[in-house]
Amino acid sequence: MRNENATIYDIASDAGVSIATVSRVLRGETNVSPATREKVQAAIDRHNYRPSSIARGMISKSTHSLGIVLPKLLNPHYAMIFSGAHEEARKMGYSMSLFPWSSIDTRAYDPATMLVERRLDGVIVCVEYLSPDHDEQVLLSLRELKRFMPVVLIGCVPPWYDFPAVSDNNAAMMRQIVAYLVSLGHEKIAFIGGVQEDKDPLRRDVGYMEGLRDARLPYTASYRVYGKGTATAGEMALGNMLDALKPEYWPTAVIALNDLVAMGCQAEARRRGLVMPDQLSIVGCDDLFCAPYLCPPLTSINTHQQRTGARAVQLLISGEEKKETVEWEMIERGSCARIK
Amino acid sequence: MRNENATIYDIASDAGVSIATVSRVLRGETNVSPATREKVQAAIDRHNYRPSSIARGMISKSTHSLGIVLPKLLNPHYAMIFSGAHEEARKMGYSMSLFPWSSIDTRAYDPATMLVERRLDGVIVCVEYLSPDHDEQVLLSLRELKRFMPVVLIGCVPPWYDFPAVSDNNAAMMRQIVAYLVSLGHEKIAFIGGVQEDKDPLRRDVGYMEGLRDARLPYTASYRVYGKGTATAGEMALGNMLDALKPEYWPTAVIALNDLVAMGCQAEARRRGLVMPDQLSIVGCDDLFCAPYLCPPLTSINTHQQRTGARAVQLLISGEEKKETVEWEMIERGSCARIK
DNA sequence: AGTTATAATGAAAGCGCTATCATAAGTGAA
DNA sequence: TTCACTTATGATAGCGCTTTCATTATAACT
Repeated sequence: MRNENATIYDIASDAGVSIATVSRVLRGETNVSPATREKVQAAIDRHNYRPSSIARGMISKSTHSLGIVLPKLLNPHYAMIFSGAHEEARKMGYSMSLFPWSSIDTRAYDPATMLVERRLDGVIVCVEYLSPDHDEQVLLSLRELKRFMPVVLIGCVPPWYDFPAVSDNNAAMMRQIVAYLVSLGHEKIAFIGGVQEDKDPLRRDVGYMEGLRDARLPYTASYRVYGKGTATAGEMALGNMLDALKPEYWPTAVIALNDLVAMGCQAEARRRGLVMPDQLSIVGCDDLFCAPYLCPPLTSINTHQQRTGARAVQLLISGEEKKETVEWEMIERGSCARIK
Repeated sequence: MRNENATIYDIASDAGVSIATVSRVLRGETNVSPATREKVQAAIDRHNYRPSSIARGMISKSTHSLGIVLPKLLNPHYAMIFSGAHEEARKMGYSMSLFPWSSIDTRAYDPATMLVERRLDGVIVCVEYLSPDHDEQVLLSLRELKRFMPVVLIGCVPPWYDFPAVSDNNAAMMRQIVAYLVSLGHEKIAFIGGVQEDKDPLRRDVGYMEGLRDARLPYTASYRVYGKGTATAGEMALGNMLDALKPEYWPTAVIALNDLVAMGCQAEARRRGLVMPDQLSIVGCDDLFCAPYLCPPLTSINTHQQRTGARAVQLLISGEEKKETVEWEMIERGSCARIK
């Protein structure tokens, strides 16, 4: 029933030529007589023959397949990156396999073993900061991985990571958002970030601080809180912030680390009966597909994540060892109101 | 700089043994003397050696990698399936690559070539009905693909598809929703489906019709409309339906094909100033992560898509040739109101 | 006709492993 | 001491391709 895959020998003997000739036809070499070519092609068609990329890979030392490592496919942010990367890879003739984050950061079984054993031609790693320990571990694993195959990073990559990378210009994005909110008359602007990290100057909270400075607004410690970057974390973070402040000090605008956090903030604000956007403006980041369907529709930053993924694949394949940032675009939707 | 991958010969000569012995150590065979084993292991560690799964695959005829074909990773529905499938595959020691839908339904370049050339151990295909022509084409391609490797389908698989498959029990789900809405007093219940298809008795619109019959409600043709299954399509579908009806005939409840469509319906209803859920109840399906954050929070059906993906992998690996349906669960969230 | 360049093909090595078979060394019973 | 039997190891043949090199057959020159 199943087609026991034909081999080049089957084709050769069927066509009455040597395997070398079949190979020439397969690879489109020109020095084959038309008559022979035709015979061989006929045999190929008859058997539905497809050369094994496995066997080819043994010789060429290239599997024409890439890997992508990311924390969580269910987060649409990563799905978008994957989607863009995958499409670009396909265009370049590569396939792409997904690997769980644990293939990098676990010492339980030698990290990266899965990736290395499969002899991928390269791997894209979406990094995520979780803790100083974790960060150190990840950097070690990445360095080790890099000894085996090209690695390109995506995400918030600190300057001291010696890897080619494609990142968002986080600081600039945040500064733009702060400026935008200031232009609407906001002065009490809060920031709900992800895991706190203090050394990396490229992170979003740094941009938030810079934005405040640009606008000569005072920095209020209780306006800057951290969470895990999820919707639930956003709810809790905003809840705790408001609980800790007298209502007259409540921020009039919240900048959320990403749209998930923003969604959580909306939920929490609604629970407290705050009218949005009048009593609370919220800005997200990532521009998830659901942003236009939230209440109010969420103003967000389109970070062109598919383009990010695609660009990472280009760097990976070309071997360029550089760090790049991608353009972004603020999408106004109405979750921010002018302060009267 | 880069580690030119060590081979089994490097290890053998470094450890002063034959490659056969190294291979025995690698595969954990017992008939190796402890002293030798130790020597070999030391050499392996010294070189950071990882056996090539490519070379292994040449012999074992198994790549230990699976494929998944789906229309659109950006649709969280498919991301959830992929996520579940991927995790299960990893547990079983397989890697998983994503392939675009075009690898199945294009005749431009021989379909499935990418899949076959890579000698995958099996592939999961998420099918989507688009048109009769497309459907026929897909079935042909799938049959051809099956000659080369095990195939398991996910999605709305018609009875005449002779493939192992994991599907939702669409009809039963829809009947449950209709019954639920009826129990809230609704009588004018609309259904916004995906692409219309008339032969397959397992589709959601059939369940909707059955649900009406269960409740002895009349079927109103203008309450059943079709679209493309996206949020935008949902907006348009509901808009057209309401435009075509006098307000006194407007449905009091809408069953959406999925949460995306439901999101679109909410947007359209809001645009028309309909108060939800009082003037319009909406039920979705798929229970996307954003469902709880919509306004009102969307009542939906959790179709356990990760479990679906995982189960498909199990069927693929075990080779069981059966069709299965997965359990589901209605999640009430408040987008449906009782009719006074 | 004789020599040389050119085109078309085949034979065979090798990619990095596994698996089979052969060989060598060690053990205990007759 | 010899024989059968186990245990540890090596030599080697593939797996399905690509690639190099050698070998023809054919055309193009003196």
